[in-house]
Amino acid sequence: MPRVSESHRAARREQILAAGRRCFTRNGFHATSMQDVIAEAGLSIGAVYRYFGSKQELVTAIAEDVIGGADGVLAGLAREHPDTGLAEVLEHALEFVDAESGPDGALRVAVQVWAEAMRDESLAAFVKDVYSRFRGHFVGFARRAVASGELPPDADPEAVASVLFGLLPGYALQRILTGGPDRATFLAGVRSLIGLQLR
Amino acid sequence: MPRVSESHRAARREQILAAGRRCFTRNGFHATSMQDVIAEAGLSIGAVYRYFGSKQELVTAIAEDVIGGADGVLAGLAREHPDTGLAEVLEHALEFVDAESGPDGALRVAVQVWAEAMRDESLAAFVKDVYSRFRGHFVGFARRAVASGELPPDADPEAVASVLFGLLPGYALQRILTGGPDRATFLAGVRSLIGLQLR
DNA sequence: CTATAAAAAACGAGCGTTCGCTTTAAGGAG
DNA sequence: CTCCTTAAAGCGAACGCTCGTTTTTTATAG
Repeated sequence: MPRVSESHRAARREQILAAGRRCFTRNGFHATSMQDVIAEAGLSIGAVYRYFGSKQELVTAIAEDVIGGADGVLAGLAREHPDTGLAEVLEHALEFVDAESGPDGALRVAVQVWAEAMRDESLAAFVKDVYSRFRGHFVGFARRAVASGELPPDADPEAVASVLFGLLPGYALQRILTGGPDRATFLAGVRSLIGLQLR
Repeated sequence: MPRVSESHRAARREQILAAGRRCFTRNGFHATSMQDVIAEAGLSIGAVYRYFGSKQELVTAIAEDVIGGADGVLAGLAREHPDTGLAEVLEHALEFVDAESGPDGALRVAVQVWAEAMRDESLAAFVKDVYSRFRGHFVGFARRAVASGELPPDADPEAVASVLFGLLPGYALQRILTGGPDRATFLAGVRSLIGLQLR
């Protein structure tokens, strides 16, 4: 099919990305062959290579999608609830973690990306960039918490943000690796320790 | 060299394990070939295959070593300081994280293991087992904190433990992926949020 | 001598990728 | 509308290579 519409091309690209993501979720980047992705997409070798010049390109696209997606969610949270307290923000963030913790969730790919970032410098740079911005959202939340009196005036927003940010992978890994505590229990633990007013 | 001493055999095994660990730290499990490990160990194919029947066997041995090692450290902490408060325990644990965060540290392999556990059921079972025990140590610390009044009487030790446990990978990932906050800053954030008396 | 650790050659399978062929939709000429 | 040209989309056999592993050979400690 030549001279195909732009929307057709975009759809094909999405089809390949979705197939790759399913494969990588199931089996990781390295144990998934291009044949696997190609079969999952129901396309031919040539078709896939027209859209992604190499396996690395496909891996990178999916990795950036997954990592960037998480940042997008928190950015959305910051935009939609500009006056929310730390407690509620944390709860929304953990809801997002739960939603992506299933066998098809993005977190399984995220763990693969973390591992891949150990050996791929450019991917590491991307992750560092996105996660720094991600943590930046929490700095904003923490500043407002200091201003509103939710946190003591001498609290360092950067320091608080790094703890709140850290709670997310901490919770996510427990869910994925150990089956972990449910969100309510984890939040109860945070409440006991922190004394934030969680609803 | 036939009929070699037991200590010789143990040393050779360690030599291979150490070489494998360096390779896997540098390049991950899948991007490291047996040839890489063999060259790093300075041995021959036959020698390595005498000690480990397959690559999977070597990977499993190293993965279990790394994951089990972390649990051993916390178990040692629990044993040596049976009356330590939560704050000091957390500080010791973060010190351990820092010590293993470097380019040759165990954490880089730990991330690989997490990723591998996404696709290897038996490794996943092992990690779940060890990390559940790991969290169990924190439950013990939390119980003592409730008893000593460091935590309010209605605090759920299981819930508190899951948060404290979660802080470790949360801090570790920030250090590894973003360069993250230093330990003092992170602890300051914990102090602001939690109000534990950290020295 | 003998048993076996170590070395090394060799193997088949499967990898990512290339490349030339075929198919098909778009667009202009009549 | 119909036909033809054209260029891109799609295809899949084949390639070179590297993988993990097996098998064979060599060397030597006991």
